[in-house]
Amino acid sequence: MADSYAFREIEPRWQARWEAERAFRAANPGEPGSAKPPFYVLDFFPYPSGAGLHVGHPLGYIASDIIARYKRMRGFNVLHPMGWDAFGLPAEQYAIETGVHPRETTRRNIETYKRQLRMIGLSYDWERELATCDPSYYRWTQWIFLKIFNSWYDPEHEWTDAAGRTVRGAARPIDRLPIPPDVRSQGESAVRDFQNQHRLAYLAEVPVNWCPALGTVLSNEEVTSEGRSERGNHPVYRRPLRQWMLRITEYADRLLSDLEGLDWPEPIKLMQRNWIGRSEGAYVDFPLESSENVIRVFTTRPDTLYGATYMVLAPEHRLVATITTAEQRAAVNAYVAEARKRSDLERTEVKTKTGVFTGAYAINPVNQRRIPIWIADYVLMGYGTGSIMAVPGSDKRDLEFAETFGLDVVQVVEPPAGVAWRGFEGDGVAVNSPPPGADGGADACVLNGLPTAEAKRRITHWLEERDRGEGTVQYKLRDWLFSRQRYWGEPFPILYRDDGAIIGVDESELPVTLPELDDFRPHASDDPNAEPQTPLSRSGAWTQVTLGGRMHRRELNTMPQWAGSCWYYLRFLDPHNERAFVDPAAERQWLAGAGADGKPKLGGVDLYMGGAEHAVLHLLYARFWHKVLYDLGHVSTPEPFGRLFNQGMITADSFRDERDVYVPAEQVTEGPPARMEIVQRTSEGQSRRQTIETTYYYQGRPVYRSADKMSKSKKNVVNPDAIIAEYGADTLRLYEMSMGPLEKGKPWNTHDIIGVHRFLQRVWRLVVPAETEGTEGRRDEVAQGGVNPKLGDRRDDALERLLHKTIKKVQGDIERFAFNTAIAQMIVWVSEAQKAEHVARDQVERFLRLLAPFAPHVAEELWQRLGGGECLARAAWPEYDEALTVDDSVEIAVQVRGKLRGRITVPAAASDDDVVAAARGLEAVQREIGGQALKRAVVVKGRLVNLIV
RNA sequence: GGGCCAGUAGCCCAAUGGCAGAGGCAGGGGACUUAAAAUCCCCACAGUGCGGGUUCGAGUCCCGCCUGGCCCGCCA
Repeated sequence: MADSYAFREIEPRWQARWEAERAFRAANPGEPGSAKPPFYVLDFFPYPSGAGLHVGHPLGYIASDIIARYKRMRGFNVLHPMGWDAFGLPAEQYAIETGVHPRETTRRNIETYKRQLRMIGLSYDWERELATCDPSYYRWTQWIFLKIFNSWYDPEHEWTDAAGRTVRGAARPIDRLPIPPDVRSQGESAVRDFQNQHRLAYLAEVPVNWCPALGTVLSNEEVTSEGRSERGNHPVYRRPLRQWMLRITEYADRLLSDLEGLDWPEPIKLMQRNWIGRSEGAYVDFPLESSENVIRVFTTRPDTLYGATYMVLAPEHRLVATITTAEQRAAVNAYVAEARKRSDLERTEVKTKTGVFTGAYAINPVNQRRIPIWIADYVLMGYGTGSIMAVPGSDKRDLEFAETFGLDVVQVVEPPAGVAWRGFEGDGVAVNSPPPGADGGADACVLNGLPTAEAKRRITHWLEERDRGEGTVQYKLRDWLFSRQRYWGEPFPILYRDDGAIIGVDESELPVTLPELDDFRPHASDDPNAEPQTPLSRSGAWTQVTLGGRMHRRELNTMPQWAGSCWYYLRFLDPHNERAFVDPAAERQWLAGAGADGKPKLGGVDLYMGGAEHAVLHLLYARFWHKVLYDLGHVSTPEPFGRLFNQGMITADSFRDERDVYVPAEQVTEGPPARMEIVQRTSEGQSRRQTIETTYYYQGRPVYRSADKMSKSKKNVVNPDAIIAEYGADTLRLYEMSMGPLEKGKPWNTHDIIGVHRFLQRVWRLVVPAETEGTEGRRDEVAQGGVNPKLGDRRDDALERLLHKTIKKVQGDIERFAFNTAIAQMIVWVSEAQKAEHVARDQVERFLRLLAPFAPHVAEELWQRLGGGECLARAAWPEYDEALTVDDSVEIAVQVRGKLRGRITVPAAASDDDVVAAARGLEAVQREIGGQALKRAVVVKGRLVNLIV
């Protein structure tokens, strides 16, 4: 790269200058610049891991930076902040291994990340930087938790929201919860219990993945399919633990319906809808044969009730113990014990259905038939009522179970012609309901002949009239398990008084700071029943507080990593406020943005850029917190993120040897074709032999290639520092944007970088002629007289027209996030400018303004050399003249019967008749149609003419 | 098993239903050079994964397959 322009000197210099001039400062209410229209561009903030950034990480950051810089040039007051999702497990894990405090590890990692991000020239307002592990930040995380804790959800409350819609249900302060007289009469502690049962943050015994060896609860993702811990491969047990839960399920309907008005990628909305999992159906009560109890089931197909030939309870169902007969008790107990040990994940792995008969029977409420009650782990305690009516005729899972255990299968739905009825799950027509010849009596519910939807309505109504069931809506969404047995997280602002009362820490006492610890290890044990001891339980005096003369114990769990990221976009609006989590005026200025066209004005961040990996949980949790804050009047918009954009993932070639082991990608060489036999493990855990061809070698042995996500473990990571050292940040930015559509996944290819680097080099040459350029250290001399003598006042007309086209194209492409095609167009202009005899200085200046959002350093440098005054970062976006973007004459294609026969050049304004006449004049056309009359002529203005004879 | 997205030149990718090529990499030739690098100029290369359909006209729309990527996971 000997002859490259001096990016190593230019880039850091401009980064320093931008910072010195506070070029990217966003103006809050009352500050200079706040009168401009606001625009909030936000990146998903990163967890600063020890490995630093690889080139896949900044893809979205570069794209959002282009938008931020472009919007500034278009006259917007742009808020573009960056911060750190800094609580989390890896730092704690590292602390356990090395003894280095997570605070220290985190500080170092943030430093590395920040250095790397600055090197890329991202236009963040660093004065708004924040880290979720900072007490000044988590003070307000705790404050928000207290707001949630001190609220209940009133499903009846009707109100009008900021978008003008009538909404039913809202979070309200807990002291507004009506206390029933019979509760009040039982005294203060009964009232307290009643309130605690209704709070949006509540304690509950819930089954969790408990790993005694690690001394902690694990998320489902941290448990392998073998039911062991991902880290360390220790056994994991299901056990109930008392945990903090957040009542997100109350918001299921609003979280679902407000998706409509958001400008988000449709697949992400779909994933959220699926996660919320709304399904309409009915509860049906099945009386037990031999007791007063009923078993309530949820079904989406009440119309198939006549086909229910048995019932299944989840092994954990509370009635299992009471209904099981003596003969079946041993088998049932064994099955329950076995099921308890297996994780949800493991249960789904099993391909054949298992289960045990309880010996008990229930009565089908529509036809009084006696049906057996089984338990099986294909029924999950966590969904619906934890029990089902099994209709093997209309449900594949039930059918499989029925066939395994020889249970009755009857048809109750007639499918469309040509489809087999056994296990048919779609809509059809009800049959055998009641079965022919059955004596249903006068009270029977007759469904025969009804289409499925109508049959559902009829039977639900029938059940409701007789008090044997009711229509209802179920959600897959579960309440949010909010405690973790970890150290490096936010402490709960919660105290337990000696009489058992749960007390929120007074707001004036916040933050509850993390106590210092030397030993971060959880309390490990071999005993699956050992009580968990969290790291905080070892923090001595910290664990107890005396208030008003009474002893209080502190909550010893910490919050999950999601907590800090649930509201950071709000703190960026007013990051140094010590009196409030955000100033209301600042909140309104930045978030009250417009709704998408024709949609309710839900507000929120104008552009939220990030990968699809957080499509469900982070976005759902943040939306939930936002809605609670909204209900309580702390924010002014129903939604936090108005527009979302997911950048695609950058993959990179990775290489594996014959054992399927990854080898370092940068040491792989190409060679002659060779065959190699590999053993691959399939998802089912089987291995498969395969012979493949390859041309890649590692240390002389053949290896094979695949495209993978960049990661240390796949040994295919490319470090941006190295790319910047060799080509500069502007080249890295340009390359990542030119790779392809932002939203698509695409492979990294270091060889291709040289292309955009050459482009920047040509831009440089347009302004700075080679013969006047000094070495890197002699910049000042160059600045004096070193402007390309070709640049003057004379404009080349064609070049001017091309410039207007280019401005239009680049502008339009930025607006639609098509940065790759914008760059291609800029390359075209520079190539033409290079060929042109005369280029006007102002033409280059306008071009540099186009280039500035993409390659800001080189654009600034050349702008300054051309005598530009203020920073280009604050210059205005160039205008284009529509009239100059269209050509006077156009070449159009001539087709005969859809086949290309020639081309003609006509004035752009030519009439259709003239075009047809000109086309008919072509010799090739004459030959084709001779004197035949035209049946039809299709003229597409400026494109083609198609003659049909 | 279900859902979403994508398959265009050796590679990465363009193309409001309208001439398959904007741009880049790699390749070939040439200019410059003592030579090389860098730079510049020129050239070649596919008929759009497969099979149907709609249309004056399909890479683009519809149906069915194949391949790849991502997400979901017995949700009653």
